[in-house]
Amino acid sequence: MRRRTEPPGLTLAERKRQLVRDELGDAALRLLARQGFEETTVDQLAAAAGVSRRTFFRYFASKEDVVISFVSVVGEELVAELEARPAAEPPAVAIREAVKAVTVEHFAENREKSVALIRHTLRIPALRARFAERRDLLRDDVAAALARRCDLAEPTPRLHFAAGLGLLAFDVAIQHWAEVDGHADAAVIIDEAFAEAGKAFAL
Amino acid sequence: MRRRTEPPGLTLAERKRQLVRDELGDAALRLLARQGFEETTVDQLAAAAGVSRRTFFRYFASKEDVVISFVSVVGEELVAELEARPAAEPPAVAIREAVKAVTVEHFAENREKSVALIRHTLRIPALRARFAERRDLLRDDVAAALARRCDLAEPTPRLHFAAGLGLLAFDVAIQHWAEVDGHADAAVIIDEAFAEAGKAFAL
DNA sequence: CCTTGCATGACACTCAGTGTCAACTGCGGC
DNA sequence: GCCGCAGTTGACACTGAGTGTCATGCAAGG
Repeated sequence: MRRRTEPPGLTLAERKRQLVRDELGDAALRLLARQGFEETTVDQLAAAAGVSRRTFFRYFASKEDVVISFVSVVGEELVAELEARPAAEPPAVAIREAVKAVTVEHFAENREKSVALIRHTLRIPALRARFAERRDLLRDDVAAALARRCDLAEPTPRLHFAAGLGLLAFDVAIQHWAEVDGHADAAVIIDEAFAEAGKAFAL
Repeated sequence: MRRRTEPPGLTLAERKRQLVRDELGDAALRLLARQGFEETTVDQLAAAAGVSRRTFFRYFASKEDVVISFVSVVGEELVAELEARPAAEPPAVAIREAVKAVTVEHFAENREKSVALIRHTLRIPALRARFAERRDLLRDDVAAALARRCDLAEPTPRLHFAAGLGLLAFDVAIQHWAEVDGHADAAVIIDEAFAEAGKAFAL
């Protein structure tokens, strides 16, 4: 691998790579928003960023990946946020606060773009499938993060449920937020969703 | 499982169609179990059932569909079961009992085949994605069914959470059941999962 | 007997995704 | 400077999923 010059920052090559990836992602989202997902070919996405089709696939594993990768960034930050919460906090609170933090940071601060992205994802079956898959995998990661907080090697079933519930609340909240065009306080919506979720089984 | 109640009002053509579909499904599952999902082409699936590639796609929308269609049958029955529960029952109980009923009926009675199917689905990314998508859509259906039970036109957010929680418990339970090769009482596993789920947010 | 409707197979086509190879790019060592 | 090295890229070819179209065959019903 890279054992040569590893300066505190990133290699030139690495930064270049990130630049291409960003450009590819931006161009793709712009084009997809205008043309629709299914109506746009990978050739067009590649051309929009000025690279070859083959290069596109060197940066994104699939056409869906361009859209979904934005989602998985949020997932990674959710786990990071969760690990940064004080260890004394009960799991349910930790998840809620972590979800709130990433929501405000990622969605509320990019209202228009996020709303378009969420809508697109929910409407296109292929994207919805990939999104659901990511969330599924994320549940395992979140459960694992919760287990680490409790000094456990393996997450208990209950932690799996806590993770699932948290993501469910996240999901419902985000969907609701997108439905009102993002014209609502994201933090409040998250809090309400978690409050509702807590009551759902007391029915 | 595939002995379906056939109302006497079915055309010959319709029964023939069902026959072809069953044959296609059975042959596909056999072949996929032996060769693996990604290693098997649609041509092979079609040939195994003695039809053309084109005909395969007239019965299943995609390669994933052959596997997932078995799952969606379970989903439909879950909704039906839910609607058959007494209206006085609280939502949480109704879901639990409906889930228990379909689990026992569909999985426990076809242990070996079901375990193989679940394992396959969880291991293959493409299948996992489609499965997650189906479950997502099913959540809406279950929420709608719950709403109908309460004489509501639209499901409340809380009913959405109840549906999500129920399916989450279903999911965790089935996964666990498959992990122990189906050597466990499905009804008990479901009950335990729901009990755990109820406590998850009391942490 | 004929016709109408349906299922099928054959064929062609688009497009996603992958493997391979040759050309080009800095970038450090000699 | 020159060389080699590692990484990026584009060109090309190939597999395989999924779709549109059309001609054929076949059963039912007049």
